[in-house]
Amino acid sequence: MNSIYEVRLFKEEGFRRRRCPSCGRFFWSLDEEQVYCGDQPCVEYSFIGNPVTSVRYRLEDLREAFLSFFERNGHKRVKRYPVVARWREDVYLVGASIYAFQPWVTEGIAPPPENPLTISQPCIRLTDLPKVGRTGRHLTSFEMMAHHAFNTRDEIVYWNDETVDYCYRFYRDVLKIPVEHITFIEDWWSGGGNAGEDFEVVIGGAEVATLVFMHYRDRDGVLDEMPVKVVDTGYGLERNLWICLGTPTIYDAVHREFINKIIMEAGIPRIDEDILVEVSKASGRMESIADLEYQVASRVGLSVDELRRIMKPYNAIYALSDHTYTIAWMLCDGIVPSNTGAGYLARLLIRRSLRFLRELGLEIPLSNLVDLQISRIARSYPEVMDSRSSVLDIVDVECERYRRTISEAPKIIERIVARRRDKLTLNDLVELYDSYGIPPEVSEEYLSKLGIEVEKGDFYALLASKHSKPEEVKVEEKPISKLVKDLPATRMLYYEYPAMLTFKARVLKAVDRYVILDSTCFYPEGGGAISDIGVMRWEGGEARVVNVEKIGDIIVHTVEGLLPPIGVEVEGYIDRERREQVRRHHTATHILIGAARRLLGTHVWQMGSLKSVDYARLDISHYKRLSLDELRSLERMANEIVREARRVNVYWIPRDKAESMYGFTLYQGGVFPGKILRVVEIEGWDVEACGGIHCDNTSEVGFIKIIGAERIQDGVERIHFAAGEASLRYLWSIEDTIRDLSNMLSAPVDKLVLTVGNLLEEVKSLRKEVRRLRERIAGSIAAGYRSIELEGGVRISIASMEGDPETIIKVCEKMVDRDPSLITIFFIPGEIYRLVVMAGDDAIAKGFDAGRIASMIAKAMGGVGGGKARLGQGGKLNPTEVEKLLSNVDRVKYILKSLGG
RNA sequence: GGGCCGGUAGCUCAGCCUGGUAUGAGCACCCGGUUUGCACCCGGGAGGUCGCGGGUUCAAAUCCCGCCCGGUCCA
Repeated sequence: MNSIYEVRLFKEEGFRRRRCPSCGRFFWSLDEEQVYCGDQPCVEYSFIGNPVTSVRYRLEDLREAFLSFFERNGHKRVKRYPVVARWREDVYLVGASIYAFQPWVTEGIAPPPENPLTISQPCIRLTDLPKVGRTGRHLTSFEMMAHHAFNTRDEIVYWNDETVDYCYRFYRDVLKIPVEHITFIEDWWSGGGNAGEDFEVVIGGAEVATLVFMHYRDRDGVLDEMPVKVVDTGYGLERNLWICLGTPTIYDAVHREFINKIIMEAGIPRIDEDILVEVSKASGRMESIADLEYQVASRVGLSVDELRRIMKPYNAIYALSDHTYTIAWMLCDGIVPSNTGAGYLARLLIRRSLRFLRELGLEIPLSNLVDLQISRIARSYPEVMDSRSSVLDIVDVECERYRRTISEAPKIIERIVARRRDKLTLNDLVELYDSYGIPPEVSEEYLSKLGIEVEKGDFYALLASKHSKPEEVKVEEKPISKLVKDLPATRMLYYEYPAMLTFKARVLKAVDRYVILDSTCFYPEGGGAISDIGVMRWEGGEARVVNVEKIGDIIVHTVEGLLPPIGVEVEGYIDRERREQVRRHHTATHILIGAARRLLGTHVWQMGSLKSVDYARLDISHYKRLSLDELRSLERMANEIVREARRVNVYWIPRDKAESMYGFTLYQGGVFPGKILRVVEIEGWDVEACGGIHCDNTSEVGFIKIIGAERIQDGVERIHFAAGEASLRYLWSIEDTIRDLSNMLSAPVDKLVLTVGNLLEEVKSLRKEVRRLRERIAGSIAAGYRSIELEGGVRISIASMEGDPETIIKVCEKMVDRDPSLITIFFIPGEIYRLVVMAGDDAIAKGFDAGRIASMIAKAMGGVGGGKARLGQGGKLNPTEVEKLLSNVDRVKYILKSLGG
């Protein structure tokens, strides 16, 4: 057997392979006595209070020790990537160092930035959120230190032997860990569509590293070999620090200063460390929090309730130390809180943190705590200071928003209580949370004040069951992508010769409406810009190019008209005006982003954009609505840049150089693949990795007119604008509207507002006048009608009456108010012959019901009707039937008698 | 991206389920009374495109569909 697991090191050093009697996995170690694999849950943590090494690092030093060790061993250090995975559709946050290289590098599409490389990548995982702060070991954010090697067919860097070797030497030589404490467990790793063998490296009962040999694509369990074989390692920085320090919990190791500060502020009594130790030890082996509490309580000799009471403030402090750290990372890397997407995750953490603060009875603004964490992060990553002030503002805005939501709580709870009377169901509690954002603790607290009972039960289980949903439908692959199989990359003339508008090329493939050439100057749709259009001509034929798209490296033209024969030479003509407009809009977009980041803050990121011919739009992340003033300031700044005629430079430079020069704001429009970036720089204003076609100089953009802004989702503002010719046309259309208005009102433009104001006033007073007249008319009509005495002390008044139902109802009202024993029956001729019946109070008291009368009469007249006791209405009556009835009032008497008293 | 809740007078809301005059309620506002004055209190008054657009119906604030705006939960 020659498996990946049998590495050189094991043979050389004399490692022995055994099988863990608990979990059944095979493991390698030098410790002759070792029985179990050494991982949880098979064994307990042994390093707590008993660190495996005498080396005492700070977080920053441990990271540096790791990175420099790998640098000394032939790796290039790569800067961290943002925690927001802007370059991926499938995830919001970076959860592992390898995320930075998926999918392009791992799929062999783009080369890695360095090879082999070492990195310490901040990662965020919210999967264990409820456990954070309570188990002693769960975090929402951590740094994954790693060394990666990408092996292709052409270049083998290193594989399993070297990987295990490096790991072993790092722990032995750098962290000075006795070699018999290091265990390698054979395991299988699968995730994110890839899979492979791996070693879990275990020291002191804790998993400190994972060494994955990723070489399969995993499609629903079917494995095929990948083009690139990746060494994917992960060493949790915090976890490794913890085993070096041996503190009771991981939070004590990572956030000691923060925790001490909170304990002082809140005046929390010091806890017996043994309890914390037991919690951490047991947490590795317990699945549920309830089991954990039970286990720990019995070990330290407390009841579960007592344990909970003692632990509660500590749980809150630990969770706060973790959450504020993650919030700082998320916001500094440009996440804006929102009701959707990654922004929601930030909001979730902020709201949880506020609840913990409340629980601790602390009055400190959350932004102060986040500020502490930003300073902490800035020790290693000074770039976060750039966004500090806007991040703190965002946190304050978010807290204020939550405060408002919570202050609504009593009102909303009372409304629900009114429906339910004395007892609220669990469902009501879920509704309060789900629809109004009021957490169950807040509801319960308020309800107990009102003395109202709440049904007991598992709140979170019910909540979860409400949100389980059917599987998503997968999007099918475009048929067009089959076309490009086995074709060479298209030569992109528009990059080589930016000014070129006509070109010659050879047809490689022509199927259906699609044409693929060996080279093209047609710019494909992408980066929010619409594609070029134009014409293709060849010997004996011509076609219109209506769309152009890029599939991988190949550019596909969609044509209308004839299809060129394969192999023929075609001449392409690009629609100049369209190209010019899109180009202006593209450069204008960059100008505006630069303006927005300066005016609003560095949390502003491009969230999407569209550059069309007649208009363009730019979506930016921002936590407040844009005011008119702000839009005008943006407009002014943008047009200043246009007037300054700044140069727009386009060049290709290596990724690492670009990143170190300009930072990650390069990736406004998503991460640009490849080792060499195409960078578009507006001198002194904005630099972005961008594949688009731009003006050479900002003056070419022409006038930039902001048309308006809308909130497309919480935290994202969409700015509509136009540049060049399009802005002129936009202004014309506004002018036209104003002129039309002016003509309609025959008022000069400068008097329009006044005129319309007057008109509205007039409408209002006319409306009032109509109402008054209606009253008057109703009054005088009412006075003129006679009534007929009926048996049983009621009278009726019956007639046909022209008018609108509303006036006639008024008439009826006057009449029955004057004579409460009256019933009025009026027929209204018209397109739909209507009927209004009203009964006075005495008539109602005697058992007459206007609704039933209306219904009966309407039915007798071939129509329909109904209503309530006082007022009945109907319609669709037959006019000749009504005539007959009016001339034979005895019939009405008869009908009424059948209904009356 | 999906689920849920809401949009009615200047403000807070009732009415919607079960279609039939918005005599809508309270606060605020205006006038008058009461009072040394203020608050309270009493009487009167003004104030509404029922978010927008379709549909169903004799009839829509109310039912149905679509959209807009706000809130909220989940991925």
